[in-house]
This record gives sequence, C-alpha cells and structure tokens, in this order.
Amino acid sequence: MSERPLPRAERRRRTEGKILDAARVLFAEMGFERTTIRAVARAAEVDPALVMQYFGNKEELFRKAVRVTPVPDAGLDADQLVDHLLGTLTVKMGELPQGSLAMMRSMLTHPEAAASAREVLGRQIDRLAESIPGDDARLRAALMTTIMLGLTVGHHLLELDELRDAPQEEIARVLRPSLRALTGPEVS
Amino acid sequence: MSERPLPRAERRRRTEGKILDAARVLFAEMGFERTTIRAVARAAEVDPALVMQYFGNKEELFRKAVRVTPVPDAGLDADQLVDHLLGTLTVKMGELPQGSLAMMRSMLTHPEAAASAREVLGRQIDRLAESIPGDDARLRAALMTTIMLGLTVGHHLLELDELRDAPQEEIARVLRPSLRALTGPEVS
DNA sequence: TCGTTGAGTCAACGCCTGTTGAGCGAATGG
DNA sequence: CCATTCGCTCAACAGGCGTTGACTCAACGA
Repeated sequence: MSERPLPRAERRRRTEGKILDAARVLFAEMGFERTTIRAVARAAEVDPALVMQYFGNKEELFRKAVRVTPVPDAGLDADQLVDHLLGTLTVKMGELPQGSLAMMRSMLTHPEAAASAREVLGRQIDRLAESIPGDDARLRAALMTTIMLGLTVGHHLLELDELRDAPQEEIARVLRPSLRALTGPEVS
Repeated sequence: MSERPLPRAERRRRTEGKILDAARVLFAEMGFERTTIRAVARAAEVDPALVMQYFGNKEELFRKAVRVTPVPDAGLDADQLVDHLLGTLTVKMGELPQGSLAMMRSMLTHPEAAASAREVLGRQIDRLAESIPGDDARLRAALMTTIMLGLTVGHHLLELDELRDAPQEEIARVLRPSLRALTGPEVS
C-alpha cells in the first residue's frame, strides 16, 4: 500500500500509456468505427474527457495508437529475401505488434488507415523490387507483398482454421516455393 | 413521356432493385459502418423510411445486398485448378461482383461479414483440398486461397498501383508458378 | 506557506444515427 | 364506382456518439 505521491510527469506518462494500450487493443479487435472513446476510457479506467484532453480527437488517438513499426532493413540480394519475408512471418505469427494489427483491421474501411497501409506496402514493394531482376520486378515484388498480406489477413484477422492450426514453420516451409517462384524470371 | 401507371408489383420490384443497387455500391465503397441508411436512400432517390419498410433494418439490408455469388463448379483434378483460380481472377479483375466487393470491404470490421467471408473461403479451401494430394492438402489449399485473397484485397480494395497498372493476363502469368508450387508436394 | 499549475472528473451539448408511426394518394378489384 | 390495399413520404423519437467547458484538488515552485 505504498501510496507514494508519484510525480506529475511520471503520472502523465503512465496514464497516456494506459490509454494508448487500451486503444490499441480495441482498435485491433473492433476497428476504428466500432471502437468508441468511451470504451477506450473504460478499458483504461479513465474518464472519456481525459482521452480527449490527451489526444484532441479520435482520429489523433488512432494515429498515435497504431504507429506502425517502420519497415526495417533493406538491400538484401537475390533469394534470401524470401527467407527474410518468411522470417518476419515467424515473428508475426508469435506476436504481430498490436499497432500493426489495429492498422490492418481498419485498412479497408478507414481512409487514413488505408493510406497508411498503402504506404507501408508500397515501401515493402520498393524494397523487394530492388532485389529482383527483370522488367516486371515491381509486379513480382507486389505479388510477393500481397501474398504475405493475404496470409496475414487470413491468419490474424479472419483467423481461418487451417492457418491457425498449422505451426508457423510448416506454413513457411509450404509457402517458400511460391515466394521463390517470384524472385526472378525463371523461364521467359 | 409515357406515364403508364405501372403495375404495383412491377413498381415494387424496381424500387427494391434501386435500393439494393445503391446499397451495394455504397457498402462496397465505404463498408458497413460508414454507409448510412439515409445515404442509401438518397442514392436510390427514395425516402429513408422506405428502406426500412423494405428491409426491416440495416443488417438485413446488408445481408440482402451482399448475397455473394456461390462458389461454382467443383471436382477439378490436379493442376488445372490453378487455371481455374486464375480464370476467376480474370473475371474478377474485369467486374468483380459488387456484392462480393461489399462483403470483402467489411469483412475485417463487421462480424457477420467476417463470418460470411470465413464461410466462402472455407468452402473454397474444401474444394481445392479435394484436388490436392498429400497430408498437408488443406494447408496448401488454404495458402492458395489466401494468395488469391491477398491479391483481391491489394488490387480491388487497397488499389495498389503496381496491380492496377498491370494487365490481368500478366498478373496471371507471373502468379501462376506460385500457385502451381502449391498444388502438390513436389519434393518432400 | 501560498498562489499557480495541471491531471483528472462531471455534466452537459449538439449532432447524427437507426428506427417508428401516422398519414397521403394512387393503383386495385369486386 | 367505391372501399380497400399498399407504395411512399413526413416528422419525429430515443439513443449513442465525439466533444466541450466548468470545476476539484493534489503536486508544484518560489
């Protein structure tokens, strides 16, 4: 029962964190529209008005809550970027960051989330295209990206049984040839 | 200017059609939450109350409007189902039925649309799995399905530049090896 | 010690939503 | 021809939403 007064700055930091955590969870579960400021406040054990005071409006709260982790490293050569994609897959399966989930959950119905998704995916396409030879490098990169997109949507957002039941290593193993087939123009 | 009185049954049929068409377009564009009954009524040039009178409530309007085209034929053998998938792709690119688009637009944020999507995808997985040999047939079928899902999401819902600019035949050509790689256990 | 700051609460506002019930007027059918 | 059906409109309701401003009270700093 140590009721130390707790300095103001620290208190503010913690409250903001609680609100952001609650918002992330709810946005990831319900999407932007179905998530109410009141529900976020309730989950964070805080008054709804305080959420406004901290973030101004719902859009801004969403923006701050879903800050997606930037696309990491670049400049991989040839086919090992398949391993890289499948690597992020392994990471994703375990604990796809809640913020990214929240963003993806709303990307089809919230304009700003859609723009954010396009930007993130576009960056990944750019990065992949650099490592792929041929005229249609961008198309191949885009298809690799949409494959991973579909996998993430099916797995984490729609929670299809077949994907939920399969261990991530097996998914990676079975999917690898499909990605490898896109790393370069094999025939033509 | 033939102002024929127009029989009641016919009149009813047309009005219902106008409302459903408007609803499909708006649901497909904005998703369930952002589409208001009032907006549907305005687009259909009708009173909002009439929409209620015809469909009871918004959920029911959505249900009737997005009636997804049932998964067609079955029992394809071996690898020509890839061609079938890529064939539906060709169809989809041209004029993916507005109802399916509406359903997919809301599948991440509307519970019933999510259930509907799971059902449709599940049926496709079942159907594909029948034509694939091996223990992991279901996983392979699921991955083929998510690949097409990701493509549709990226192309029609997020409208990624790389996919919008590419002619459908080229997408099919480049993607075919990735799907073929999933039609059977080649190595192990 | 005491005025000031600022975190947090409370009650309310205005708006928009889905939804309803009363009513109008034209097509219907006996 | 007339009573009835029924497609359709109008005005309004209740409820939930994001958002606001006044207020409380404990931490702060001089």
